[in-house]
Amino acid sequence: MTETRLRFPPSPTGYLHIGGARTALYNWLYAKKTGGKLILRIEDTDTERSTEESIRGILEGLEWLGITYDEGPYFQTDFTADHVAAAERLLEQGLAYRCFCSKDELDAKREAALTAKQNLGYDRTCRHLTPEQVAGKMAAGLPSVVRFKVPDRQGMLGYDDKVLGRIECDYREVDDFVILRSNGKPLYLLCNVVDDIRDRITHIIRGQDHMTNTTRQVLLYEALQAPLPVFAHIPLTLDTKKSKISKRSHGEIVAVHFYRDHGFIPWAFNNFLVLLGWSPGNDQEIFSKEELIEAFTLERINRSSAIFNFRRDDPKFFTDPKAIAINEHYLRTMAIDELAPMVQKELEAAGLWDDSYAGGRRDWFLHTIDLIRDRFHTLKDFTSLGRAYFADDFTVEDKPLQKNVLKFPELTNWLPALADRYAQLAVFDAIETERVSREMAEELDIKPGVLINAMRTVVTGQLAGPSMFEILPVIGRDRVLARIRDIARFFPAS
RNA sequence: GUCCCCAUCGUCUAGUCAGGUCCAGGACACCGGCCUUUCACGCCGGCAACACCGGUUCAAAUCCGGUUGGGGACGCCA
Repeated sequence: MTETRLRFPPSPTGYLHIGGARTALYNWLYAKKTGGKLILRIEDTDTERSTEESIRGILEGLEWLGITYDEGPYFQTDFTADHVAAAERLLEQGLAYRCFCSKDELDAKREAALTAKQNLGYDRTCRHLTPEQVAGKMAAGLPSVVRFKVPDRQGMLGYDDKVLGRIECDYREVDDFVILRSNGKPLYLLCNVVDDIRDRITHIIRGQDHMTNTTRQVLLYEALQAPLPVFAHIPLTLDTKKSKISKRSHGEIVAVHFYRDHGFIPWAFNNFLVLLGWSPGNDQEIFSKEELIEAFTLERINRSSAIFNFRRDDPKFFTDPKAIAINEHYLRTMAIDELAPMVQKELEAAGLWDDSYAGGRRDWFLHTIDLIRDRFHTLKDFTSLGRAYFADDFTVEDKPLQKNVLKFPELTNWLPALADRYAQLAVFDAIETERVSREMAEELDIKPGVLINAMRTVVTGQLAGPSMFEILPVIGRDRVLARIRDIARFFPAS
């Protein structure tokens, strides 16, 4: 039994987007499941478009997701000699040929075919040049590319796909594709196969947009006399208008770093991504890493494409609602000491972190984030909606201010009076603060909610939150008293 | 234009390979109710889909054919 070897080969022409991330995830899962290896290969043969920054972005994206690789990153350009050697070998064996058609000619033909609604493929003009003709053109210094010579065969060319089943097409449908540019540089179709052979890749999991590439690459494996790996073409992720997701047309919303920067929990995002095109066959949707590796199979990958249901400019659903829901689930159910470091990062970035939260006040810190996480949606909420727990310069939202404070001008007397009673308390805990609040409400003959909601507003700045009496001890007596005594500042001076 | 792939609630999907247990199950979203000091917390309930037409069969979401629709590919990009 040979080891399974998978690869993730991004081209560094932009950031890592969710389609690529999902492909990486599927490869990673399968490698883990089979006890195999995942190889990262940067396919940078398009030197025009490849950038250093993009490579960094891809690496960071994978690291954030927790998708680890066992080998690499390899760089495709480091193996140019291999690629060229393979092309030359094919040329010598008569499995490829030189083509002298100029780019302009080809473009013109393609253009003409397109407008005439004719077939687009290469017309094989140079396929039957005699060795003398080739030599002559070479001697004349004419530039040429090397094309693969698609065999003239009857019957169908095909392969068995792990998710799609048997894929076939007629040999005549396949163009003589270019494997070497006129500048001598090899092209994707060839490089990719040569590298996969060298890296002993056993399984290729990639998007369905590669299906026609696979058909042609099957020919290359044969010509290079290498065994065919297992192919699994996973469905594409489409946008809400059903077109392929791309960096160019969708921007940040499809970038992995967008989710990192919007407070997603990495594993929660993986959990969301895996469900976009795969399901375990039962009702389970939340998986630990171990559970997912165990449950994942190629056979259960969907055949039809999935829509990434993102929204834009919606304060509540700024991306696919299901992604947010899964993130919320993890946010409120994960072990608090696993969550703590993530919250710490957020607080640090917002300048709200205090080292004592990791020392003497660690219990307070853990208890606090445990208390407030139930109503949060992303890690960002700890520093926005939850700012009042960590700082005094929080914003009091207008809605609760109108509804819970400004409607009751007498609160300017009531709350400071309540503060005085709180100051007298022997213990400042949930039971005592509640008792005193209710007592006072009864004396004043008002609903307890008036005092409680007013407190919620001036103490947390928010309309909603955990039980107010759980909150008070967490914020601490001193800060609570200061905040409720200062209620008059919300009323216009009279 | 050619080739390839796909087709179940708004979205992600289960069910299709081994036809009956499916007047189609779950999740998210939405709507309603409950809880309550509040809430985009929690709990309960509801709405909502087999693209269409034929065929096979006692029986079809499931098998076959066609239609329509969608997607992908057709580069000296990857």
